[in-house]
Amino acid sequence: MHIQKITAPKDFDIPRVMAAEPADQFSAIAHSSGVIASEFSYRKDEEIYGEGEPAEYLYQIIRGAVRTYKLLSDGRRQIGAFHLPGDVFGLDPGPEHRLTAEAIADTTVRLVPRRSLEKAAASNAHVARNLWTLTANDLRHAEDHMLLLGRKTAMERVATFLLEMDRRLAKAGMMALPMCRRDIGDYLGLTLETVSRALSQLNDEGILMFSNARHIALRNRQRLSAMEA
Amino acid sequence: MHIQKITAPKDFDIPRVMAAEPADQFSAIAHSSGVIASEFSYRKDEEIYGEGEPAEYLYQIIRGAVRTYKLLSDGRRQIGAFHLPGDVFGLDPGPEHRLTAEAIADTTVRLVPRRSLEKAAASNAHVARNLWTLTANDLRHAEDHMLLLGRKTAMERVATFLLEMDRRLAKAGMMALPMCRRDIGDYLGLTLETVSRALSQLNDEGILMFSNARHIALRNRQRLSAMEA
DNA sequence: CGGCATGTTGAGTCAATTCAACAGCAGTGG
DNA sequence: CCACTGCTGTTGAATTGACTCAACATGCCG
Repeated sequence: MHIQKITAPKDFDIPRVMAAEPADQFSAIAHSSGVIASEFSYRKDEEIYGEGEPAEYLYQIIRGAVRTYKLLSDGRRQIGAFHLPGDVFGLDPGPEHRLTAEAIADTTVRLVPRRSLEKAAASNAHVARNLWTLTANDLRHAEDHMLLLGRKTAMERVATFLLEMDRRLAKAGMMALPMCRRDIGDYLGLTLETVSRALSQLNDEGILMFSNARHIALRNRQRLSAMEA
Repeated sequence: MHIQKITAPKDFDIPRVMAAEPADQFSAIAHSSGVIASEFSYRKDEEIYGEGEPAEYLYQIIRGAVRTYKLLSDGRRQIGAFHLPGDVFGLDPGPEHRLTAEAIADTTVRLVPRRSLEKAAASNAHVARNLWTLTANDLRHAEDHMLLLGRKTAMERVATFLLEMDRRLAKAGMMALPMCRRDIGDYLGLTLETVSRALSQLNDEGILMFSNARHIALRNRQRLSAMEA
């Protein structure tokens, strides 16, 4: 972990971060609590925190991307979510992190001590409400993802993934995926080969276009939506 | 839906409900908010609320059992959770329910208007904290379940299910499952036949014993734990 | 430019599904 | 009390979607 700089509470604009809902909530929380927010950077594949470790901070991504996952004893991995610039992660109410977080690419985060947030929430209902809403957003995503993992076909999963990523990180009709095929597979409950085959098929059908393996433009969102079931 | 009786706030002991953590939280919430809690009953397979409907109440099961699920357009179903006596469900922060809730058996619930809880949470940090904790518990379960759905084998899923139900509803070493094989399959992302085959195999191996199809006693929890991976 | 990560494609396998038949049991009515 | 009936659960046989194993292609980084 590499310290880059420490920002005082008043220095709290959000550079390079989209003003999406989660970002607004994070700002609201941090402002209200008047806590000190720091910035840290992590290298590609570096662990940010591990499952079972004390949950000491709340993180917001400034630059880069993060995967959070659980492992089985034999190494099988389920990625629960990808976190992109503006997203908040690491909010595990309870003393310990329930998933491991790793940087997918070189990543910079802003972080706030949990303890200060808890304290602020005890006296400020808006802070409390925002913390609750962040957890509720994670829950909504998990509920949708359970449906995907339990009941969708491989092609439906990949279609859902593409539409999710298109919504969250497309710029000028093109998305730059930060994660490899194995990560996508471990997110969708598939193997990397199955993901690759599905993407190739969508390419063959003209539903998407590769610039290269990680740069994809959707050419027919409507047909893709019809495929997500 | 059949109204049975209305209880005043002071009449608020918890009959036939285990004093588990969620029950305590519900009591704490209801007490603090001083709201009116009502009781309702639903018949087997009756819908309690539908996905997309306004989320007007928070429910606690007094007697019976409930499944909450999402459907795909062609009828494929993913059950997100089973709710048993003492459990709280229906807490979807945001205006709408995100899953459908149905009674698995004849069921009686206590319910509290959401609006009163929201109001109470705005001025009482303990209420706010309890609502957050309830959502966080749902999230923890969903995270564990994503790992199951994405990465476990059929036998591992069934083993995990049995240990979960044993923990939550075993009395005198025996559990009385309220749900049918199809429900179990839709919870575990399997077909009902696969669930049945796995249970038969565990029976053959002496790891469990059937009294009848829905009354099961675990005979070797340790071996079962080893199987859940 | 070379070397290693990453990604694609093919062939064969297998775990779980689908389709089908039957068994068990609970509730109903004669 | 017992036969009837429908629903739930079990088991078998065949199929299949996704996986595994393998070879090769691509392209990024030093």
